[in-house]
Amino acid sequence: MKRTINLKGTAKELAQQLSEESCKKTIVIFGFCKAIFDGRIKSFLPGGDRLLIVKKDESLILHGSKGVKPLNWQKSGAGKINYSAKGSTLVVSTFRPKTKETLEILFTRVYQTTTFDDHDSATLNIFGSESDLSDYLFDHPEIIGPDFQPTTREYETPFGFIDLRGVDKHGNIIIVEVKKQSATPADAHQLKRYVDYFQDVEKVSVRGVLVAAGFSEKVLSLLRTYDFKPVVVFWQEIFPSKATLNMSHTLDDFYNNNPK
Amino acid sequence: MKRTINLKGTAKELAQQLSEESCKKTIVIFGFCKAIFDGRIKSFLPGGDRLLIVKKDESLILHGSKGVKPLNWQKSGAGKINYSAKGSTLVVSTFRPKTKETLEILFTRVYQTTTFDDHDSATLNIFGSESDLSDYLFDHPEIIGPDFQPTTREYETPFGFIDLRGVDKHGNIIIVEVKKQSATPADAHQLKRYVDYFQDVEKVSVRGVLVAAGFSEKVLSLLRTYDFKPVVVFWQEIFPSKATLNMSHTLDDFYNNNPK
DNA sequence: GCCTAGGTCCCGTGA
DNA sequence: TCACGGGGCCTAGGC
Repeated sequence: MKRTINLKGTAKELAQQLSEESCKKTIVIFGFCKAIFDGRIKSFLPGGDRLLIVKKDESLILHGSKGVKPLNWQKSGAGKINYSAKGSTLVVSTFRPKTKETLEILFTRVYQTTTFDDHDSATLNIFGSESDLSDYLFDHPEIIGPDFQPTTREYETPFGFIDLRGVDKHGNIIIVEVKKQSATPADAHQLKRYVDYFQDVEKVSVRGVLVAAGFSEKVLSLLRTYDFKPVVVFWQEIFPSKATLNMSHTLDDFYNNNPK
Repeated sequence: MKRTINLKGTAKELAQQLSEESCKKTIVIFGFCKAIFDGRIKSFLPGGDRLLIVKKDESLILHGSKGVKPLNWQKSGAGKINYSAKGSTLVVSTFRPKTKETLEILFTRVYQTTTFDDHDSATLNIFGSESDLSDYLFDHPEIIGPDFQPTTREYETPFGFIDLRGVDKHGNIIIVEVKKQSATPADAHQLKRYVDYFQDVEKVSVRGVLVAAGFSEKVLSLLRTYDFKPVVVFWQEIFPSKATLNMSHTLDDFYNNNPK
C-alpha cells in the first residue's frame, strides 16, 4: 500500500477528497495562493507559490520560499478545517471560535496535491536543556566558585523559581540564575528581584551569581551595579561526553542503520 | 512547464539529483527517517514517517505528524546541505561551522521526493503589532486615563525602551508599557525597572501603567505592590475598522480573485 | 557582526 | 483549563 497518493481533479473534486482525508492523513498542497488571517493580528498575503501542510491533528502550516518560519499557520484545536471550491479556486479555511480567529487560503492554481499516510510513534530525545545545566552545576559547584555549596534546586519564591540556591563557607546565601544562552539585561534584573526578596525575608547577606554562555558589556555593567558575579560557561564544551554517554544506546541504534 | 516534479531512483541517484536541484528548487521528501542534532543542545529522533522541506535559501524543516513546530530544523546560513547515500539510505546533513552545529537525517525509506519550482515575490502585510498598538494609544490617550498626555514613543533608557511616556496634569511623569497579550509577571517587573530608573534620574514622582489584553490575579497583585495601574484593552475590538481601512486596497485585490 | 525585543510566538508543565 | 516560562526559540531592526 502506497504511503503517498497524488490527488487529481477539479477544485471541487479536490475539496471533496480532501474533506474526506482530513484528520486521517497529512495533506500537502503545492500551489499558487493568497491568504488572509484575522485574529490576534490581521495579515494579508498576496499571491505566490506556496506549500501548504495540514496535519492529522488539524494543525496547518503555509510555507513560502524562504525561512524556517511559516507565512501563515494555525495551531491544532481550532474548529474543523474547511475545504471548498469557489469556481476554479480551492479554498482552505479555518475558524477558531474561542478567539474568533479566521484563516482563509485561496489556491487559484494547484500544482500538486499529495496525501501522506504517515505513522510516527517516536518522541524527540533532548539533552542540554536549562534544567540539565542546573543539574550539572549542582554536581559541579566549583564552577560557581571555590566555596559554593548548593542546597536547593528550583526554590520557589513569590517572584518565581530560583534555579539554584546555596551557601558559601560563611553561611551567606548564594542565589544562582542559570541561562543557556547569552545573558540579557532582563536576566540580571530577574536575579536582582530574587536577591532583593531574600534580603528582605531572611535579613542576611545574599550574593547573586548569573551563569550564562556569554555577557555583553551592557549586562556586565548592570551586574557591576548590582554587585553580582558573572560566570561564563561553554555548555557545548562541557556536555558532549555526558550527553553522548546518556544517549549512547539510542545512538547505537542510530548508527547501526536498522530502522526502528 | 511543470512546477512540481517527482523524482525516482535509488538513494544514490536521488542524492545526485537533489544535489543538483539544491538552491534552485524547493525540495520535499516524504519518508521514514531518524535524525540527530548536535549543537546548542543534543537531540535524537528515533525512526518515523516524516516530511522534510529544504528551501532554496537552504533552510531545512523536518515535520512530524503533529504540531506547528518542526521536530528538527536548520536556519539558512549554515554550510551547503549535503545529500549522499549510505547503501540504500538517503542521508541529508548540514554543518554550521560557526557554532559547530550538525544535523543528520537518515531516510531508510523514501516514499516520494518532489521538487517545487516556486516563485514568490510577495511580502506579508501585517497590521496589529505592538508598535501599531502604541501608536494607537498615542492618538487615543484617554484610554490610559482622563488626564494622560503622551509625549514620547520608544524612549530609550539604559534599561531598555519605554513604549510610551507622558505626563498628567500635575506634571508627573507617566510611563506606559504596552503588551498585546495577557500581562506576565515579567512585564510588571520590566515596568518597575523603568519607573525606578526615572525616579532615580529625574527625582520626581513617576506613575507606571501596564496596558495588556488581560491580567492574572498574580500580576494584579504585583501591580498593587508596585502601585501601578493595569489597563485592559481588547485590541481585537478596537482595531478591525482601522485595519480594514488600511488594508482595503489589498483586500479588494484579495476578494476580486485575480491572481497577483 | 552583535545586541535587543517582539511573536498570530509554540510548547510543555503544573496548578 | 489557564498561567507561567523555556526555546536549538526565529526574525526584524539598529548600530
